[in-house]
Amino acid sequence: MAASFRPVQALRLWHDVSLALVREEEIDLSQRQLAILLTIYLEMPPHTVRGLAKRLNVTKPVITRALDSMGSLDLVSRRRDDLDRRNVIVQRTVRGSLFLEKLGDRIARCMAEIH
Amino acid sequence: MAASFRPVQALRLWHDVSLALVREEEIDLSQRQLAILLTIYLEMPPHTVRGLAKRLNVTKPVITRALDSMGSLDLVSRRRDDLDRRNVIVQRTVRGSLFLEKLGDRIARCMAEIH
DNA sequence: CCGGATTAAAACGGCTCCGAAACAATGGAG
DNA sequence: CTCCATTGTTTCGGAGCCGTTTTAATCCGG
Repeated sequence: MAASFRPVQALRLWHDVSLALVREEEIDLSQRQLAILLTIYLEMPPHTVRGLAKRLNVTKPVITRALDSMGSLDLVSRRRDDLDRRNVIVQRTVRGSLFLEKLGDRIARCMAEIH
Repeated sequence: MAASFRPVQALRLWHDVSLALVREEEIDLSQRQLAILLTIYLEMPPHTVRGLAKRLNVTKPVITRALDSMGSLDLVSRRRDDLDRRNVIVQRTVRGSLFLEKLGDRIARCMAEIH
């Protein structure tokens, strides 16, 4: 049962995954960047700079810069909203999907090993 | 069953916890710092700078600086090894234990909510 | 059309982290 | 004692991220 995951096992999971990310991952994202990326891929679109800033409780330039760096890594892409050209719509990419797919597999694998 | 945690749910878990950490946590650790802290508290002591550097596949100054910053937050402490005074032994603190206890509870809570 | 509101980006100064290399302290073999 | 290996720290130059403020583009009510 998932309920049998107790706090110390949850910590062990976080440790194992974090260690793997630090040790092996070629793409090195900050906590905020990863949180932004996960929000883009898991929550309901559309995603705007302002919306993400509010969701993460950070300032808008934080989002803009994170999109800059993750965009140059081809993990996300931007386009102007045609209905309101002030808005920027953040979109997923193939590489971003693959990256998160690999991350999900890794977390799931660590969970299985703990039990 | 833990096996019922599929990759997409594992990602959702990482998202929920990361979002909570970014939004609410007063102590803002980098990925590497958190990985070091978890290693100190979950793996078998004693922990040295050299050992942590090897475990995390980073250079020694990274460990030294992380111990500096986390030490000033009272999350870890250092003392010289009396048997070999070249070594530094990294030790746990009360505040570090409480911090990780809270983190473990939060992760476990997110896991319960997903299922 | 105009002026205020809204949105994202750019500019700015400050802070932190990075790896490589130099450094200081200690241990240990001979 | 002497020399070299080992351990952790410090220094150095560079890169990235931070929040605030300013700028630029766009929308919309009157």
